[in-house]
Amino acid sequence: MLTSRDWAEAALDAIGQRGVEGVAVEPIARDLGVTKGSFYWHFANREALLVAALQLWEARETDDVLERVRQETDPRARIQRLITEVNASRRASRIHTALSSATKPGFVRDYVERVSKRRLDFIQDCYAGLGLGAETARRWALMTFSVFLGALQIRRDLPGEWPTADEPAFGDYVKFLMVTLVPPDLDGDDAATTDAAPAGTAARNG
Amino acid sequence: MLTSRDWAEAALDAIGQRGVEGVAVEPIARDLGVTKGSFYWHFANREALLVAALQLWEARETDDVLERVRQETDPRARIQRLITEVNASRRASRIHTALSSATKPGFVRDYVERVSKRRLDFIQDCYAGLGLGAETARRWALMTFSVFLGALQIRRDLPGEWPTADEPAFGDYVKFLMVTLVPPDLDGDDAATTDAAPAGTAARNG
DNA sequence: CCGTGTCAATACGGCGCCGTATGGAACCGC
DNA sequence: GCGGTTCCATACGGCGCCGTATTGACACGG
Repeated sequence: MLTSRDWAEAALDAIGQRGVEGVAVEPIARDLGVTKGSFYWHFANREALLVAALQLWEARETDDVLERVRQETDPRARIQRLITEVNASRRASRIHTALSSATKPGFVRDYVERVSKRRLDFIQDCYAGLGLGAETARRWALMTFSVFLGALQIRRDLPGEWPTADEPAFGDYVKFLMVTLVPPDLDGDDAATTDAAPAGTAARNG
Repeated sequence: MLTSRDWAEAALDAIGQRGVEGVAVEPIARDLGVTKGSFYWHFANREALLVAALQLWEARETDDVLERVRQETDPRARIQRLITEVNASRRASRIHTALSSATKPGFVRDYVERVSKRRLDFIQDCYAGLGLGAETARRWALMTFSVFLGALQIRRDLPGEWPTADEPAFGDYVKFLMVTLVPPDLDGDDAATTDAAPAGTAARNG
C-alpha cells in the first residue's frame, strides 16, 4: 500500500543517488518492492513523478529552511543561522547538486532556476537588513550563495575538505565564513559601502 | 576522415550540453555525420571515449590555465589573474558543472576528484605566497574555490546575475572579489592571521 | 593486378526503459 | 452474494542505445 508521496520520496532519493536521469520507473519500483503497475496507478507518467519530487524538494529545502531562518530577527544572527542551516544536511547537498546540473527535461531547469532566484533574493534581504543598499546587498548575496553552492560540490568531490555540522571543525569554519561573508561593521565611518538610504542601521551584537 | 581527437572533442561538447550520461555513441556519430562503424574503429567502447574526453578537459582547463596563472609572479596579481582566467569561458563552465555532478561511471568521479584536488592545492599555494600559513591558506583556498564553483552554477541557473568577462560589470565584480577573497594586508602589524608555519600539515589527509 | 592497412556503412542481437492493456485480489456498501 | 472502487501484477509493443560482426570503399607498395 503505497501513496504517491512514497513514490515522490523515493524519486528524490534516486535524484540524490543517481541524478535526475536516474529517476526511472522500473528501478524505483523494484526498490519499493512493487512493480510498474503500482506506479502508473498513482502517476500519469515519469514526468509527473519528477514534478512531485521537485515540489517535495522545494517545500523542504526552501520553504521550511527559509521559514526557520526568518525566525531569527537580528540581522547578523540571521545570516549565521542561514549559513549553519544550509550546511547541515548531506542528503540535501547531493540532491541539490544533482538537480542544478540537470539538462534533459526543460522544466527541471526552469524549476531550479526559480528556486535559486527565491533563495538568492532571500539572502539579499538578509544583507539589506544589515543596512546595505540593494546593489551592495546583491553583491554580498551572490558571494554567499556562491560559497554555499561551491561548498555543496566540494563536500561531494573532495570529502573531508569542507567540514559538516557533525564534525568538530565545523564551528571554526562557520566563524571563518562569518568574518569573510559579512561586511565589516557599517556603524563606523566606513558607510560608503551603502549605496542607498539606509533605513535603519542595524546594531551590532556580540 | 575523423581522428579519435575529433570524437573526444565532440564528446566534450556532449558533456557540456547533455551531461555525462548524454555521451552516447550513436547520437554523437549522427552529429559528426558518420555512423557507429567509425567510432568502434577509433575506440574500444563508450568508456574509452569518456576517458579521452576527460583527458582533453584536464589538459585544457587545468594544465593550461594553471600554467598561464603561474606566469604571474606577484602573489596578489596571481590571485587576480586566477579569478579572471577562471571566469572567462562559458563552455568550460557548463562542462565543469556537468562533470562534477556525474554519478554513473565511478572513474569519472575519481577523475573529477583528482583534478579538483589539484586545483585546490594550487589555490592554496597562491595564498601561501601571500605569507599565510598552511592552515589559513587552506581556508582561504576553500573559500575562493567555493566561490568559483558557485559562480559556475549561478551563471548556469541564473544567467545575468553573475557577470561574464565580456560584460562591462565584470571588472567591478573582480574588484569586489579581490577585496573579499584576499585577506587584508599582512605586512602590517596584523600578522596574527598567519598560523606560524607548523611543522607538518598532517591534519589534512587525502 | 594483388595484398594490406585504414576508415566507415550496414545489419544484427541484446538490454533497459517507457507506456498501455488487461487481469486480479482485496475491500466497500447494499 | 454483487457491482464498484482501489491498488497492484503481468504481459506486451516499442524505442534508443551498446557492442559485434561483416562488408565495402579507398589508399598504398609490391
